[in-house]
Amino acid sequence: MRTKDFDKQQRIKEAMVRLILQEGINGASVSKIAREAGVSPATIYIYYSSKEEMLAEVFQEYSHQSYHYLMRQIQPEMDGGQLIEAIVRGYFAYTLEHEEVFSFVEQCSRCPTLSSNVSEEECCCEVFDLLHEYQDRGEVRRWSDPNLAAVLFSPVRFIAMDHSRGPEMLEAQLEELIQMLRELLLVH
Amino acid sequence: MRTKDFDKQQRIKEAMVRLILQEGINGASVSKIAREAGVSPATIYIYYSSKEEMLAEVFQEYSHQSYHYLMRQIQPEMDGGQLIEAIVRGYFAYTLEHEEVFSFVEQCSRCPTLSSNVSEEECCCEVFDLLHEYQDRGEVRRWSDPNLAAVLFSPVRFIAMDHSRGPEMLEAQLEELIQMLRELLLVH
Amino acid sequence: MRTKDFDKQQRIKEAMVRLILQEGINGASVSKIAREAGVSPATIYIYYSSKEEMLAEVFQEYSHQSYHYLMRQIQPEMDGGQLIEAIVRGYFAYTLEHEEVFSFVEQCSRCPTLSSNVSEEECCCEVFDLLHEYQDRGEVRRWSDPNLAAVLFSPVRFIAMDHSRGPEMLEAQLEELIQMLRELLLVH
Amino acid sequence: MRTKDFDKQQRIKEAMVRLILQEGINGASVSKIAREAGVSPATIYIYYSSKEEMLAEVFQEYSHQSYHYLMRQIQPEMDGGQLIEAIVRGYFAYTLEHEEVFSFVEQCSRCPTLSSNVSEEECCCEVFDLLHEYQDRGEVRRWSDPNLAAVLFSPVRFIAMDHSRGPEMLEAQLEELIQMLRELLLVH
DNA sequence: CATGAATGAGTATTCATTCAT
DNA sequence: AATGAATGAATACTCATTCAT
Repeated sequence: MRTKDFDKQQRIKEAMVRLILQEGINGASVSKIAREAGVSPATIYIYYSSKEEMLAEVFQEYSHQSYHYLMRQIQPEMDGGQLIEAIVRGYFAYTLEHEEVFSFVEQCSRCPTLSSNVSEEECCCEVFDLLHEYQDRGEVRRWSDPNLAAVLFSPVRFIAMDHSRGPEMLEAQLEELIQMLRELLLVH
Repeated sequence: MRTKDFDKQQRIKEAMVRLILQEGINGASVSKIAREAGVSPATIYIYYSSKEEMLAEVFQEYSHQSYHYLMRQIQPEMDGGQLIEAIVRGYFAYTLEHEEVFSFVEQCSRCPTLSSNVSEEECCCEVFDLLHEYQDRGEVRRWSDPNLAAVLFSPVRFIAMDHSRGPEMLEAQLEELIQMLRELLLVH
Repeated sequence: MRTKDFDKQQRIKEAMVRLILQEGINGASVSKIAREAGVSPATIYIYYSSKEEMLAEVFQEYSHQSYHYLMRQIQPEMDGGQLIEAIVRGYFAYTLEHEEVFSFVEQCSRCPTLSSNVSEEECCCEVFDLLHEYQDRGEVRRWSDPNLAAVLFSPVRFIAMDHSRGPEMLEAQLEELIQMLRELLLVH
Repeated sequence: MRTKDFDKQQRIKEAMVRLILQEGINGASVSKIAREAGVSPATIYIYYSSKEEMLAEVFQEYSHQSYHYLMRQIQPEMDGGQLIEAIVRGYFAYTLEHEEVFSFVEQCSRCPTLSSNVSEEECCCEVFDLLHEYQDRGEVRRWSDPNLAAVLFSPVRFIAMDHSRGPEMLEAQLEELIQMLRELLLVH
C-alpha cells in the first residue's frame, strides 16, 4: 500500500491559496487547483471530502498563522511601547511575507458560508494572554479584548490591503499608527 | 419609458446583492440573479456587457453608499465628541440596515480582480472634508487622512462582521470604542 | 425569443432509448445522449430537470406505447380466438418493430428507483376494457385482471427477449402459445 | 487459508447484489461494493479482472439459483397438480426470500451487454428433466419446453415484481394462477 | 427593449482501475 | 493475498454568454 503523501496535501493547500490570491475565491476551481498542485483532481478528494470542506479546513488552519507569526516577533523584555510597535510592524510584515495566505484568509472571512465557523478571537488568544500580562503590570490600559483586537489588527489590515501607496508613504503611515496606538493603549 | 427600465436595472442590482449575501460571491450566477430579479438572463446583458463589468460597476456604486448614509447622520452644530459618536454609530447602523450591501462591498473589496479599481479614500472624501473642518477649528487632532480612515471605519466594520455577540454586548462595545476614539482623536 | 424546438426533445428521447438498447442503462450518459441527439448537454436540461427525471418521464410515456400499438391490431368483429391471436401476435410484432423502446421499458421496469412510479396495469387498461367486453359476452373466461395480464403479456415478452432462436422456430413457438392461451382463456 | 479467501469473495458478491437491489445497476460502483463488503477496491481485482467480468460471472452463477431452490421444494411422490403448485409457490417464495438476488438477476437479464451470455433454458434444465418425467408418465401435457418455461416462470416473476398489492391479494392471485396452470398443463 | 432557447466550456465530484508497499 | 493512495477519464450538471424572435 502506498502511504499518504502529506507533501502532496501541502502542495494542494499552497496551490489553492496561491490561486485565490491571483483570481479571487471565484477563480479557484478544483481542477485549476489540481493542475497548479501537479496532482489529479481525484487526489484532492483523498484529503478533503468536498471543496467546501477543503476551504473551511484550510481557512481554519491558516487563520491562526498570522498570530503565531506575530508572537515570534515579541521578546519578553519589551516594554509596552515596544510591544505595540512589535505587534503593528509584525502584523504588517506578515501581510507582506505571506501575501497569499493573508489575502486568502481575508476573502474567506468575508464569505458568509465560511466565516461563521471561524472566530477571530479564538485565533488571537495567545496575543490576548500577552496583553493581559501587560495590563496586569499596569503598562497597558484595560480596554476590553474585542476592542483591543479591533484597534490593533483591523487598521493594519486596512493599510495592508491598500496597494496604492509607495513604500516610504507606507512606512510613515505605520509610524504614525504606532504613535496613535501608543497614546491610546499605554498607561501614562 | 425611463422609469420602467431604471426599475429593472435596480431590481437586478438588488437581486445580485441579496444573492451574494446569502450564498457568497460564488453562488451568485447570472441566471440566479435573473430569476431573483424576475427578468431574463439576456436582459441583464442589455444593462451590463459582462458579469465582471456588472460586479465592478455595482461595487463602485455601492462603495460610496455607507459614507452618504453616514453624512446624513451628522448635524452642523455637533461638537467633536458628538461627531465621533455620530460617525461610529452611524456607520454601525448602516451595516445593520444595509446588511446585504455591506456584505457585498466587503466581499468585493477583498477580491483581487475587483478591488484594484475602487479606492476607499475616494469614497469617503466627503467625510474627510468634514473632518478637516473640525481639524481647522482645533477640535480634531491632525492625524493623517489614511490613518483617520483606518481607525474610524475598520474597527466598526470588524465589530459589525462578528455575529457572535448579543445586542447589549454590542452596545457596550460600541460605547467603549467611541470613548477610545474620542481620547485618540479629540484635542483636549 | 427562440421557440422551444419539440423536434429537439424528440431527438433527445430517441437518442436515449437507442443508447440504452445498445449499451444498457449504465452506458447511456447524458453527454453520450447529447452527442447522439446532436445537441449540447446543457440543452437536455432545458427539457428535463435531471437525468433521473428524464428517465422517469420517458419511461412513463413509453410504457403505454405497446398497448396503444396492440389496440390498433384489433378489429371489432373479431371473435375471442382471433382476439387472443391478435394480442399475442400484435404484442410480439411490437417488440420487433420497436426494439429499442421495448428494451428501454424492460430495463426501466426492473430498476428499483424507476419502476415504483409506473404500474403496468394502468398502462394496459384499454386492453382490460376490451377483455371485459369479451367476458361479458361470454367468450372469455372470468379470470382476474392481474392474472390475465400475467399470462397474456409476460410469456410474449419472455419469448421476445430470447434472441437465440431463428425466425421459423419463433413462429412455431408463437403458434403454440396462441393455442395454449386459447385453451386457457376461451369459454368452450 | 482457503476458507478466508472464499469468505471474502462471498462477501463481495453479496455486497454487489445488495447494492444493486438498493440503488439499481448504476448505483453499484466498485468502491461502494468494496466498502459494503469491507475490503479494499484493489482486492476485488484479485478475484475478478474487471467490473464487467464480475457482473457477468456473478450473474451467471446466480441465474441458476432460483431453479435449485425450486427443485428442493419438490418431493418425488407429488402428482402433477402438486408439482405445479410446488413450482409456482416455490418460485414465488424464492423471490421473497432472495429479493436481492432476484432483483439482480432480473436487472442483468435485461441488460444487453450482459444477457447475451446467459440463456434461461440452460439454467432450468433440471426442471425440464423433471417435467419430461411427468410428461412421460402422462400427467403433464406435451407442450414444448420454451413455452412451458414461458408460462410457468414469467407470470410468477410478473406478479413478484408488482409490489403494489397486499399479501392476502397476492395469495389469492397465486391460488388462481395455480388453477390456471393446472388446467393448461395437466392431462385431464 | 426584452425574451427564453441554446450552447461550448466549465463546474464539482466519482468512476474503474493500477501502483507501491 | 491484500491494501489504501493515486489517477485519467468520465459523470451529472451549471456557467456566462449569444441567438432568433
